Amino acid sequence: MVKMTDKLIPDIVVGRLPRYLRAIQQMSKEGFQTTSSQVLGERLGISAAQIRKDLSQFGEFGKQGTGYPIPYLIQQLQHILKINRKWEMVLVGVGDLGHAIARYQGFANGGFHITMVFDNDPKKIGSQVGDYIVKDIALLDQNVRAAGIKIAMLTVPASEAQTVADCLVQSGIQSILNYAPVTLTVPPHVHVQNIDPVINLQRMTYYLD
Amino acid sequence: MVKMTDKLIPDIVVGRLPRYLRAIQQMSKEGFQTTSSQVLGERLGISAAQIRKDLSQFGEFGKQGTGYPIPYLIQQLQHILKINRKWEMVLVGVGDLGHAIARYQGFANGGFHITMVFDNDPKKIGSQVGDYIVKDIALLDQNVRAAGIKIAMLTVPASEAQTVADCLVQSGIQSILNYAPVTLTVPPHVHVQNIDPVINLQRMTYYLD
DNA sequence: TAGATTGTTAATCGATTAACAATC
DNA sequence: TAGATTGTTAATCGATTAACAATC
Repeated sequence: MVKMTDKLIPDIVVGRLPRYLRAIQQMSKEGFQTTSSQVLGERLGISAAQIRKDLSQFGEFGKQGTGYPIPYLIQQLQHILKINRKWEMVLVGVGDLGHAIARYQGFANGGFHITMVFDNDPKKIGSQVGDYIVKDIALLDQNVRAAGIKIAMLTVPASEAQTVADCLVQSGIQSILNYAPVTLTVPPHVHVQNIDPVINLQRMTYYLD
Repeated sequence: MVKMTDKLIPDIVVGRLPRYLRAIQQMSKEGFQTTSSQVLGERLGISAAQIRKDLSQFGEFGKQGTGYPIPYLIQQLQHILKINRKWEMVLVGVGDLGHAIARYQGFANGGFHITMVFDNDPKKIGSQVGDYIVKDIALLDQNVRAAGIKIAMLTVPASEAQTVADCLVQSGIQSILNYAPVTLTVPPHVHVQNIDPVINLQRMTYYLD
């Protein structure tokens, strides 16, 4: 049955979809043609019921008795997550981490591509990092706006992160992957995801002794 | 009143504590002596009621009328998270990302320190990365065991991550911060946290158009 | 057909919020 | 004292799980 209305999907469900996609892409690489909520659940440490419930929010992708066809499910998940296209991104901040990200090969098959790289350090502007020539951050607004880029990765020092984020929002950026260890303040239409290893580590030490 | 019993704290509560700590450390740096659940909540985008409830699971840190004394709350949170000591860590995998992490200055005031760095590439073994000489991964087990290290950061290629993780577990590691885009399988006593930018990005594209 | 597995409902479980007495 | 804010309880809200008819 075709879904006619756009139900509101809980954010926590959306957050699991990329993990489902990653797992079935892995299974595809291993040569499997179909999978089941049970098998997927075991691989991901998630209950089979939850996987079925999550997927059923978006459509009926499986068959009773045989499970889910992998190529079809990959295609559907990519469609749902809107990664059945290539998203252009900008990277701001070319320290060690920005350098590593600029050279990371893993974005391409996730649906992403870094288009431009910026920094404010005159010593870095004009230099080559990976396949990119570092641009002056003063040119960020006009470049991002002209290219209609929606996604930014932020790898500047914590002290500059909010200022640069403001500038990104001003330029039309709607999604920020923030590597700086600060809580960014942005308008409601802008989505922020944080990557902060210290937070992850501190969460684990609670369970150590 | 002193807590006599160790209640079981939900993992989701533990996961918020490092963010509370980060926020009040920031306030401390800004010169504040006290804060309230209200102010903290506004900074973090979390309800005041939730912050009070979370903190009250561990003790009574505040005063009616005046809120929470910042230095005391910092101290208490560090104690709860067991980061009132310095945790030694190993880093495995010296690609671009491992390189960036080895040189990252942000671990120290989070309560962490990288003790050793490993790789299996003969061209890298013996070379200097940050303050470290890269060691042969074949020596990982004896080194980690001898030093009693409990925490590892994993920055090897996806194809090798599970094998190296097995090796880490074997060596006595109990917490793994995994940067490889795979779901690791580990025994129940080992905690894993994943950092995977593509997952974060795919979660945000759902909301773009 | 017989066995397997979906999609979905209802029940359970857990987390968040609202409200307020206590009290600084 | 009067105002502010905690710690905690009860109410609400949302997420997960169990169960099973439908059906491949």
